[in-house]
Amino acid sequence: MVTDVLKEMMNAALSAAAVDGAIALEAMPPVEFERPRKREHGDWSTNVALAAGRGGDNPRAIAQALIDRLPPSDMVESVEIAGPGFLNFRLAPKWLHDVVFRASDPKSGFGRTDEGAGIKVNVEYVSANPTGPISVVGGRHAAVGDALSNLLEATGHEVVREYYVNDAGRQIRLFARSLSVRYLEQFGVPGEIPEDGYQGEYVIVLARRLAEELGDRLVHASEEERDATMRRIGLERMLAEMRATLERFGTHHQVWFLESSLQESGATRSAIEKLGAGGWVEERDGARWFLSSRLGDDKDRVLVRSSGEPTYLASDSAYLLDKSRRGFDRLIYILGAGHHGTVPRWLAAAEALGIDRSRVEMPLIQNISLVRAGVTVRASKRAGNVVPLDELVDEVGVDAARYNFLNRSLESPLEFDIDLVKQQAPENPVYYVQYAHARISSILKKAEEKALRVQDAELGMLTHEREDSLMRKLAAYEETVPDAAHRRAPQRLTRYIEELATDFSAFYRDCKVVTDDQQLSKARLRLCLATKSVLADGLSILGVSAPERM
RNA sequence: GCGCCCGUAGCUCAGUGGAUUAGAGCGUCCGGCUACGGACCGGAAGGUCGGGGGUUCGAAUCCCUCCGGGCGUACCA
Repeated sequence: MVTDVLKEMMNAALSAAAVDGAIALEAMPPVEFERPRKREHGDWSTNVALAAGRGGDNPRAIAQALIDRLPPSDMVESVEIAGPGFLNFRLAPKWLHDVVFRASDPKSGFGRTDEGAGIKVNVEYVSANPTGPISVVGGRHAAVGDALSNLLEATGHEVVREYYVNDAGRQIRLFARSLSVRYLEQFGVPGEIPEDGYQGEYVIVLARRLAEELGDRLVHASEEERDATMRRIGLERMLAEMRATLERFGTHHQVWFLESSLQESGATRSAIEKLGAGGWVEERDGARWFLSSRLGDDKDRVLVRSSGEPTYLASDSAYLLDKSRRGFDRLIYILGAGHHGTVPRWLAAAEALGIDRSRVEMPLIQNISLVRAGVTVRASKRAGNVVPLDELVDEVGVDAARYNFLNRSLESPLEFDIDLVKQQAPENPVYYVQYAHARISSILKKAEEKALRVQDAELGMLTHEREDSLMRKLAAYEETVPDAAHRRAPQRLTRYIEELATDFSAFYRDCKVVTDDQQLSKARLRLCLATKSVLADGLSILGVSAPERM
């Protein structure tokens, strides 16, 4: 990346200036390059001189001293001092030509870095209770988790996508109970859904199917046996359904981890013991408490209820240990905003178990409100009025749904206007971007018919203002991907892709690609090819398709 | 009460590890098509960055405080 080259040059200048006493430095100021908003301010700008001038020296004088000591480079055309002491760099055309060549060559690794090489990351996301269909909220989680995983892979990390299934606690029991009641109803046996049970229509649908498949043989079974069967089959069916929903949505979890497996293997018990051995557990009122308040939590938390049943926290502790044993350097849990209260206890558990808490990361995704015909639809799983992800996908399609989930920062509540997202029109950014891609495909096809070859393109031909803007935007891809990965901010990539499509459209409008001028046509084709590759690559990181025609 | 998130253009939102004149999409208004896909392009109007204080040469960005909205505050997660 160019900024690496520029930083190196700047550091060399700083050292030189420090050595010959031109500037007094207590410590080397950090060199950061950023893109100026205004083109007149050059291609790249740094404020090192201002940072170095904190001691009171004149930043502009420092800036000049640094310029005088910059090593020569064929990348840099000129450097200017601006305003209070900014250094504005103008780069040589070679820089952009290099970008276009690399961007249009799939083997160049354009937009990829290896900063994550050797780092193993576990990304756990969605992990909704297996007691109902994946909801639209789950969809946002799926889109974000998948895009973040892709971003981490693009920056060289080894990623495992994981789904944790809470199949051992109270919720699954309530679900089984609710299913039993609905099953019995099929045979005219009245019953009542337990308080906090599952009222959703889908429970009735499933019960009806089970009634057909199993007949009435469970009607006369003991309640215990009936519930156990409902639990087993219900879980199996729900998991299959959830998996199908997620696959259809284009996300794939490599690992489906069952909470029950931790209890069966004794991992939960040994995690509790390990916490106890560390002196983090205390018996109180017949329950066993984890002393999380000593590790930054507001209060202590129950690990084992007085009934003897472990809480989720006990399983979660065992799960932390399990992940750690599997060799992950980083554990990312993508959680819903409603779980923020649990974060301190998880981090406390990690620390008590000897897992450095800085290795555990818990981004919180805010809620969604669905708007249809101007009316907000609120969701609640137990009341049964969730909007299933499948329903949303039926209505707006996978691409539009994903794109809109990835359009905003995670920590921002998202208003999802179904009518708006459904529009297959250029006003809808996802189609605007896809259209740009399809249009390039069409141009390339046309060029192929004319037997134009891009290999020997002379990029010096690209001097039009639109071409220049487009090349600069392509160059920005190399910073955008790692930046989005670092910040866990897929929306940065979404924005970028949109800007790229915009710059391409302007270029397309003003610069005819396939003309009688062979040299110019080849150069422009190469630029088209580069743009197409980057659009397709960015979209694939987001999990959105890049159609050849629409 | 306490904790977390949000408050930026009419609407939906970027930008928030300070830095040169605050952005996008939609909507509104004006202009441009015998087009390699017009599902487009160009331009305009529109903002005391929730209010107030502070730190700084410089704050949408950092600190304090207040207001408004959401969520959480269980031997549920």
